Amino acid sequence: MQMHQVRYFLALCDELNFTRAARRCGISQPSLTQAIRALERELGGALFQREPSIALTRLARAVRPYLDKIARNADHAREVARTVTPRRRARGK
Amino acid sequence: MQMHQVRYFLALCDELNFTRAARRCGISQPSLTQAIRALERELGGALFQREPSIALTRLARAVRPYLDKIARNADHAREVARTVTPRRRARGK
DNA sequence: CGGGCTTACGGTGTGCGTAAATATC
DNA sequence: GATATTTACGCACACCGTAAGCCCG
Repeated sequence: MQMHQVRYFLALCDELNFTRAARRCGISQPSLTQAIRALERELGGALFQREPSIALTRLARAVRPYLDKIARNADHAREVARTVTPRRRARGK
Repeated sequence: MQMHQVRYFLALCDELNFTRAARRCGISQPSLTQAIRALERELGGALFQREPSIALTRLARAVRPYLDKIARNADHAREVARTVTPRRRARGK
């Protein structure tokens, strides 16, 4: 599982639209397709039902909270790093 | 921030030894060094004090819990996926 | 017949390993 | 002097973009 795959997955969950999700992620639709495909392959099942219209599968709904926490914790880590980093005299808060 | 960087960081936190951590991660010491360097670069500060002996910096201690949660949530997602995956008739538990 | 997702193909960046250099005990 | 970490170099893989194909509305 890759970090960017998590981001792309969450964006797609939110948009339910490959074009928009790709734009939001700053990549092309084909790249997003490939990333999602790779993630689906790794998790052993489809994450989105494209047939009638884009919808989350049971698998997607099951793993979404975990991937969401991954993204949030990554953000938190970055923020905390900015606070703690000894760039100049890191003045507490 | 990359997923494998998180894994390597946690392994190094746990081992406090590049050689052992690298073996645990299934990579060579130089690769681990580069990965950690990249992560330090991204977070804007050193994560380990190599000088006298390997030790976690304040920054490392600050971000460790978040990266730990990232790894755990990734594992959980994989496990949940194994349970939900429609391989055969996924019978609840 | 138009919009959107997928497949095919090629370029580029980086993660990894081996080998050599440096530092520490 | 030996062990451990870092730097140098080269390779392979995968992410990404453009172009073409396919399907649905």
